[in-house]
Amino acid sequence: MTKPPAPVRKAVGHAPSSVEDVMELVRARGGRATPSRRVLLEVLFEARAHLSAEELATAVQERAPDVHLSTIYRNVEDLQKLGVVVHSHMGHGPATYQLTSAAHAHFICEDCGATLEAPDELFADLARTVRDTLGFAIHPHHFGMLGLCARCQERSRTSC
Amino acid sequence: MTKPPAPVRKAVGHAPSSVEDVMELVRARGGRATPSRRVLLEVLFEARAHLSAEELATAVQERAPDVHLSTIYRNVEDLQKLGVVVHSHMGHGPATYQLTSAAHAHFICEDCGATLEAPDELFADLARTVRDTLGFAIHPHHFGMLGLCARCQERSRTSC
DNA sequence: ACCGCAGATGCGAGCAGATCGCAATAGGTC
DNA sequence: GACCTATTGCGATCTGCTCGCATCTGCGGT
Repeated sequence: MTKPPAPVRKAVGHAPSSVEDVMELVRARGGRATPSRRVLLEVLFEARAHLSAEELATAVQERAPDVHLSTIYRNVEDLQKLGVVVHSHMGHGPATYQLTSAAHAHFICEDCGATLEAPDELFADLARTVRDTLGFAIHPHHFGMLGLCARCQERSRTSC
Repeated sequence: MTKPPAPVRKAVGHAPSSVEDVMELVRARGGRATPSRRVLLEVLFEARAHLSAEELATAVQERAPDVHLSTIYRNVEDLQKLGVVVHSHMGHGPATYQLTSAAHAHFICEDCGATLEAPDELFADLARTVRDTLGFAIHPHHFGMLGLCARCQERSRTSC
């Protein structure tokens, strides 16, 4: 393990940009830099798609076969407390986890399950209105918004 | 059971306005007018709040003690297929069921669980934009939108 | 280099919410 | 009234997730 001496960066804030940054943050909060944690973070940093806990476990186990699913759950929870990770609920089915820096809102088709990624600006007007009228601060990432994708709207129109 | 002769109304459409209307619709689709179904509908028509399956079961069992939870699940599912009932997911926790005519969107506080009811107009702009840009038809009732209520925003501000 | 302790882990049990299989029951049409 | 099939009660099962506990290990102190 020839590892560069990891220059002391402080004030990483809430957007650590590498696995080692996060490990440093973990240690700064009294946590420990364990292999499972490191591998989990590697998977999260490399992830292209939205991964459920089960999928994360499978990916992690390719590199560290003994990591248990419950360890994944405990680690993503810890990382959420550090602000490094967030989870989203994509309709029915398991939650998915991603780096906070990669988070965004989703539209999910009730019929075919397709997910569309949504730029946050889409929600800006709604967020402002809701804040002004109800005092409520929406978190559009947390739960995907359901509905019907174009294809399934078409299909349900023609099949009736 | 002295029951009025139930004047034949047809074309009830998707907004039946009484228990007997719905029972008629059920029969028209080959279903049967069972006591559990009737009591469940009574509960739904009288409901002021959002009721989970468990809560529906408890309420139904006050009038018909032997109705099983799984019967509630099966009946709400059937009634959803008829378009009479819809369910909503209010953050974590069980789904809630209500008459389609009483459905609306929700904002749910992640901290305290408070739910705010939202007029559909709030989503009109978003719905139009999403339809025009992504071809996606949002169903804002299906999943509540999470965030922080005014009180909990205040509390998290002062406690830091 | 070693100790010691608190944090982390593996593993299985347990939990909540929801669904399913099956035998028994009961609407409602004839 | 008989028959067919929808519906029901009941428990088993499933999924997604959390927890308890004995064991292990990172890492700060010496």
